[in-house]
Amino acid sequence: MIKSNNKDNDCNTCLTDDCFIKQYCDSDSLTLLNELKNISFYKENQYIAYEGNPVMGLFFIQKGKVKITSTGIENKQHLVRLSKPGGIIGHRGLGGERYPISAITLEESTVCFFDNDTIYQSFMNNPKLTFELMMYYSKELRKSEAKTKSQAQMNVREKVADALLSCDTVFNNEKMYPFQVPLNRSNLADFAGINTEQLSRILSEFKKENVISVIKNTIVIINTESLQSLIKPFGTIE
Amino acid sequence: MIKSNNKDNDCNTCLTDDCFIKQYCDSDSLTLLNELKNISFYKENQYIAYEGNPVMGLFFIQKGKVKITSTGIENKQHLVRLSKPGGIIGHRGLGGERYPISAITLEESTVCFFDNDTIYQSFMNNPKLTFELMMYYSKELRKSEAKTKSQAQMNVREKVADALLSCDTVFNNEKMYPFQVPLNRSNLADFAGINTEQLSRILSEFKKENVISVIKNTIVIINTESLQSLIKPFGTIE
DNA sequence: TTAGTTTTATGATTTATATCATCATTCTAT
DNA sequence: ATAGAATGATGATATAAATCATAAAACTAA
Repeated sequence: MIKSNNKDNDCNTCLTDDCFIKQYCDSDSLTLLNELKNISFYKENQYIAYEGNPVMGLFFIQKGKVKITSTGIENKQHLVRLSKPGGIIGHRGLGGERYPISAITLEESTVCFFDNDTIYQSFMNNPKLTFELMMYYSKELRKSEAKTKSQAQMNVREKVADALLSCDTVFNNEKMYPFQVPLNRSNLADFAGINTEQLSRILSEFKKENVISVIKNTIVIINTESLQSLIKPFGTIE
Repeated sequence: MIKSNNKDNDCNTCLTDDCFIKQYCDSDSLTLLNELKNISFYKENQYIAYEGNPVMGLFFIQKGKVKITSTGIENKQHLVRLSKPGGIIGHRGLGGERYPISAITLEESTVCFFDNDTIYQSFMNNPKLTFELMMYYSKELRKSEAKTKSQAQMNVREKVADALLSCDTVFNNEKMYPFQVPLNRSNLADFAGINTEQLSRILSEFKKENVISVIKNTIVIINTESLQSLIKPFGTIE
């Protein structure tokens, strides 16, 4: 990992429009934050944050794809969620405890970091930022609770379809198909909450049913409708 | 349900010290909010909010015990979480169109309500309130993600122990034992994410092992250590 | 108190999923 | 291009949990 305070990576010229800092800070705050931010560049499969390490601040993804994982019973890995440019990592933050999760890049990525004090000052000076971040968490919370429900009530087939759809929702911004899923079998199994053998079997079924295709080892989503149709509908809205 | 704008229920004399409004609003805001709030009184088993209904604002529990549920596949009920005085309901709906959950009282309860506009104004005028509520969300998110992991990795025995411990954490403020669990078998099964038959079996085991006792049909937690010891530890911290 | 209703408990059986074992494919480095 | 390593696929078996069926206990209202 190469650290940098590269001034060319200026918030004002940054193309990541979904960034909360850029969107919701006034220009004074933005200028200051621009000075105080720390940019890191990662290759595929590198750690942005380590589970169990002390919380130092907040990470904002500028570029790339990231998985957030957590260690479970008997060190089994659980893939908590996926994130992309505009996404925020380290959300427990600010209380100064320890990261409950690890964040690992799925491809080459760029990440901006702000330490606890800096980000706290920004919150106090930019109520809109705090409010929007609260909304972001609120949305993440709804998604997380929907996932808990899925885990409790879906069968493996539905879990796989659901995991693939989540991948598509997070990463396929342009909604272009066919879409290549940027997770290997192990990651996808951890995400779906099942084991790799079971995942393989289900994927083979999906292949036969022309719901997905596989080139080399990469899973390709053909369209979301057929995946959606594999999931029994919930009682009301999500 | 009896609605009221009873001025005797004044925020300034309210005994619910955990309330976010009371804790984090300046006195001007508090005076205004006190005017604009709407207090409702509920008996056991009444709805505070209905899943699928339009989001009107935020509920703050002043008194009582509440369960938050969500409807799943084939209308199976999922008990999302439990709440108590100081707890907030409907915050998951913030930013969304409709409540993704229902909130139902477990006993006689009192709940304060603020509509969307009122609460939004408070956020803009009280950065500390917004910040603390953001932290509340972030904590809820972490808990939710931990629960997803549990669902994915625990066996039924562990799920039951975990659900009982959660009950204790939320409701047994005084940490006094023996402690009566305010959920019936059906609620507890929905909370643990298993079915009632399985729950009965596990509870019978726990009874034999003197981890819990049962008087009439009420589950009684004798101590938390023995329950805790039934759960295989996770890799690192929660 | 008693009859009827609801809630809880438990045995028998089925089913879905995890685990174990093995083989095939794809990737990687020389 | 090839060997070895890593990743993915699939069959056989074991196991945990859900479902079905029935009984017991507790609550409710006349």
